[in-house]
Amino acid sequence: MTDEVSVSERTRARLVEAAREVFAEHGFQGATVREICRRADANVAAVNYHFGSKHGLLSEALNFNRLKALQSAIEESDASPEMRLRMFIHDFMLMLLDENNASRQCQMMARELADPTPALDKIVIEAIAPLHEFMGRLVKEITGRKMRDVDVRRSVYSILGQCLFYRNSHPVLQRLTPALHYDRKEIEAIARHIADFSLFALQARG
Amino acid sequence: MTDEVSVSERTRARLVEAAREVFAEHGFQGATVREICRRADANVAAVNYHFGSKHGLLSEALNFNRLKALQSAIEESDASPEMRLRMFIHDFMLMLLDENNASRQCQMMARELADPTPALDKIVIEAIAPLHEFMGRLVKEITGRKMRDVDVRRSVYSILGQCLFYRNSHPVLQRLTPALHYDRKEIEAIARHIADFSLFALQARG
DNA sequence: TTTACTTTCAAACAAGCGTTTGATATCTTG
DNA sequence: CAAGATATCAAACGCTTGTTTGAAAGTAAA
Repeated sequence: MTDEVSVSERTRARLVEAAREVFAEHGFQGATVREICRRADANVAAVNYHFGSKHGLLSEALNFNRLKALQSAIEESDASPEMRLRMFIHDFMLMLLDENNASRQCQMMARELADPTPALDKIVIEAIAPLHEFMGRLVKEITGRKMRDVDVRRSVYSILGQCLFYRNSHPVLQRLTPALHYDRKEIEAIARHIADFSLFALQARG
Repeated sequence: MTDEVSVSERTRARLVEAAREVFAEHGFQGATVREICRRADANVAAVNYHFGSKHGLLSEALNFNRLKALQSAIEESDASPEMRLRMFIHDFMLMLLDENNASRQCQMMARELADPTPALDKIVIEAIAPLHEFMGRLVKEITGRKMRDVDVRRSVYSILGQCLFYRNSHPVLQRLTPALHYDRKEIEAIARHIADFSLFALQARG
């Protein structure tokens, strides 16, 4: 008995990792248990043995640590609110678009948003609601004036909408501009554009 | 023989209409032929008899007339470019969000964007590419200065991203603010916000 | 090694999918 | 009306899906 993990635990881990890949690529409905098991080099029955069901695996694969970490790192920063918004958009876009990213949670989440499964409630409560509140505080700090709640909310939607567009509409953008490729430089240019666009809009309102 | 349509043509029409509903609600993959036929009060075999396949029905159900009409109506207007952008966003949001809307084409398109089917190429060429070009011209008119193509494109993405967010993330927004309901007044308020936000951003850049 | 328990595996299951079939009903037309 | 073309129907087909099964293999402690 060493400090190494058992072979069973390694199977579990491979399944979760493969699940994140496949769910991120095809969404929950489009992903198949067989494909996940194939990538994890496991038997078809493994998912039901270890996680009870496909939904159980989804639930396990969802993990918001990176998103929470991003959020609290920025919240503890003493940069100006404008700079903090820039940092958030930058890091958020990297999580959303970078294909070599080890953490596909954001990509999975983005797919979930359109096609709700029972897991969506968990996502909203644990990750999305706190995220919106965090961004709402940022927006209020930036405009620096009294805003109606509904206007704060819609401004947050405007920022998030711009970010998510590049992921949700990726198949379309690929066809519109075939040369498009989300390497780090491109992602950072996109993030800069969204931050500029949003800050102009927020500050001009004063 | 009267000027009335034959019973067969009426079946076809009912199938197309039901297909638009179901495709808009569940996307192509999530929609089932049986559900479409049930709503159209037709036999399961009807889809394959009249359209060859589920894909054939999707192709038939796609229709960009309303989107094109909106576009050319605005293009022929002599209002200021700012006003034309407001008009476009207003009409576009009504098409996207109004649940009693007879034309679900935009809603179907919005769903297609994330989960491409072979029909996506047709959508992009016939509807989306012209739409982006139209909006690109509008953006250039509004800023009134020389812009790099990539900046024009990203500004268009910023505007469309805000619009599509309300549709793509509707299940999430519903959970975040349960009172949310897209009646005409709410849609117009949203359109006004997006137009304000975008115009501030475009004009401040000068 | 033996015993008890856990994990893997090939195979099968039931349900749902898009599609096909061949008979039946309904139109259209001479 | 009668004949031929067209449209509808219940039923089934072949396939894929998530899940279950019972035997085989692996693991751990006495």
